[in-house]
Amino acid sequence: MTAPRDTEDELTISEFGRRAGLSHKALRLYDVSGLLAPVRVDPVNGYRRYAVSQLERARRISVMRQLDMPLSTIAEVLAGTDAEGLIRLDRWWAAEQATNEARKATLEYLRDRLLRQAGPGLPERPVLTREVLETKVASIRADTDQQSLIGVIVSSTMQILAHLGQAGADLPGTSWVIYHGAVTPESEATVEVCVPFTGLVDPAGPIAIRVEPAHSEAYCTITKDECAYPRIMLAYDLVEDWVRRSGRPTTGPPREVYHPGFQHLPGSAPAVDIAQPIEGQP
Amino acid sequence: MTAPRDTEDELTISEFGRRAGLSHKALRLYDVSGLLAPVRVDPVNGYRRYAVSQLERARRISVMRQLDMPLSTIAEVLAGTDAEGLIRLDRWWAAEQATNEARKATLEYLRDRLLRQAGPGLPERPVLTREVLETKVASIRADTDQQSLIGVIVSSTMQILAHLGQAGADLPGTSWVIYHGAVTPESEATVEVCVPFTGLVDPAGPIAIRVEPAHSEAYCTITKDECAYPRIMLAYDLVEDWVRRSGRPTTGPPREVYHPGFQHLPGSAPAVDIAQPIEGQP
DNA sequence: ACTTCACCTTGCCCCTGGGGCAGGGTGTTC
DNA sequence: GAACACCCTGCCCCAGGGGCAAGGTGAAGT
Repeated sequence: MTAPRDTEDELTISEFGRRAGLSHKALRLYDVSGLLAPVRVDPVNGYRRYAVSQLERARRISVMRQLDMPLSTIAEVLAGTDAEGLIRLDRWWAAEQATNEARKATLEYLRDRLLRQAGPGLPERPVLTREVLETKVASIRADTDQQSLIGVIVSSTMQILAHLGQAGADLPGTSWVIYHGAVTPESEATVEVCVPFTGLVDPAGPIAIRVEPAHSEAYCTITKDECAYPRIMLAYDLVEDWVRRSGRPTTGPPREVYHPGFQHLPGSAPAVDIAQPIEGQP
Repeated sequence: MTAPRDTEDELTISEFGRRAGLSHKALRLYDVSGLLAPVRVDPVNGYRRYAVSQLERARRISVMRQLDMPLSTIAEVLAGTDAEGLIRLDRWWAAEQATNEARKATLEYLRDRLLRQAGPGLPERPVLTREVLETKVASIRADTDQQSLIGVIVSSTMQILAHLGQAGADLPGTSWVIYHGAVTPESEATVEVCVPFTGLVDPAGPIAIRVEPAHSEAYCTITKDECAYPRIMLAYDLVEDWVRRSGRPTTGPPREVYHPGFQHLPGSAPAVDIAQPIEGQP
C-alpha cells in the first residue's frame, strides 16, 4: 500500500471498490445518485472514505447490478427491511421472467417467419376473397399498445353492445377490429372496434355511428389458439403475401373479424378472419 | 392524406413507419446506421422515400428489436440468406438464455443473502491455518473474465497435466488457482493455474516452471456446490474477515485449492479450500 | 528535502436506442 | 393565400457506466 492509507474502519474508494466488486466509476455514480454515499468526504481533498460496514450494502448492489437491475429498483429493494426487499426483488424478477416468456414467443414467430422464406412453408392455409356489403356500424376508436389491447377490445365491445341493446338494434353476431396502425409491445396505435347492426341508433360518448362501405377483402381464417400475439402475425403475413402476389392494391387498413359466439368457441375451432380490404373486380 | 403523397410503390417515412411498426426516429437511426436505407432520398427536400418491398426487412427489424436484439446483431442476422440468419439468431438466443440462467443463479444467491438477515452469510464454517511447504509447480497465467473462467481453468489444467504426464513427473493430485485480481462478470483479471509436481520438467509454451515458496495460509473448506459464483464470494468474505481480525498481514493473492479427485466428488463433499497466504509464526 | 509513484478528484466525450422539442422547409388543399 | 399536415436537421435527455485528461495528494524511498 503505497498510497492514502486505509485506516482500521475507513477505506479508500479503490480499496472499497475492490472489496465490493465495484469500479470507482460506479461508486462515484452511486454517490451522486444517493444510492451509496461514502461515510465521510474529506472537505479539503474531496477524498471519499467508506466504512467497512458499508461493504454489505455495496456487495448487495453489486450483485443486483449483475442481475441488470436498474439502480432505482435496487434503491427500492434496499429501502426497507430485508423481508420487504425480498418481496420487491421477487416482484421484479417475476416481471423480468414474464418479459422473457414474451420474448420467447416472439422468437418463435420470428423463426417461423425466417423458415417460411428459407424453406418449404408452414401450415398452408387458404387465403380467400369475399365481397362485404355496405353496413352500418357502431364503433369506438382507442389508442393502445399490445399490453392492454385485449382489455380495450373487450371493454369497448361490451360498451357498444350495451348501447346497441338499449337502443333495440338488431345484431348479426359478428364484429371486427380495424388496426389503423401496428400494435406492438412498444408502439401504440389506433384500433377501432366495430359492431354492425341494423336499426336506428344515436351515437353516444365515444361510440360513433358510421357506414362501413362495401368492399372486397382477402381473408384467412385462424383458430382462437392461433390468434395470440405474435403468432397471429403469421396470418397477417400470409394475407399480405397473397395480396401482393395478386397484384390488387389494398384499399384500407387490415382488420380482425370475430366469428359469432367467438367467446364460447374452443381454442381449436376457426374463430377469427384476418382480412385485408382490396380493390374490387374479382 | 393531406400531405406529401404516397405513390404506388414509394411511401413517406411516416406511412412506412406505421406499416412496419417503427417510429420515425427509429427509421432515421436505421438510415444513418446503414441498417435500413430508404430506396430514394429526394436531393432537394431530403425527404426519405421507402419502397413497399422494404416493408419485409423493416418488419423483421421491428420484431428483432422487440427481442431487444442489438442493431449490430440484427444486421448480422439479416446479412446472409435466411438459413444463415436463422443460425445466427439461434446462436444469439442461446447466449441470451445462458445469461438468463446465470442471472437466475445470482438471484438465488441474493435471496439467500437477504434471507440470512445481517449475518456474515455462509453457515458458520471454521477458518484454519496451515503451513505449506516449498513446492515446484508448473503454471499457466491467463487473463479472463467470469464467463470463461471455468473453461480457462479446465483447459489450462489439462494442458499442464498432459505436459507433466509426458515428462514422467509425479503428481500429488492437488492443484490450485491463484487470483491475481478480482474476477467478476464485468472485470477480467489474471489467474494462474498451478499444478505441483516432483521430478524434472522443462517449461513449454505457456507453461512456466517455478517454485512456490513455503508460507502460512488461512483457509476455509467449502463444497463443490458452494463454489459457484457468486456464492463462493461468501467463503472469500469469511477468510478475509478472519485474516483481518487475526491482525496478520497477507503475503500474496488468494487462491482456490482443489482437493484430489475434485472432478469426481459429489456436490455436497468438501472439495475446495479458499486460501489466503499470511505472514508466518502462528 | 526531493522525487517518484500510486492514488485521488472533477470534467468532458463516448456508447445504445431512441424520445422530445425547436426551428425551418414543403406540398396539398380549402 | 391561409391552414395544416407532413418533412428535415440539430440539439439535449435517459441509464450505467468506460475512458481519458488535467490537476491535486499521500506515503515511501533516497
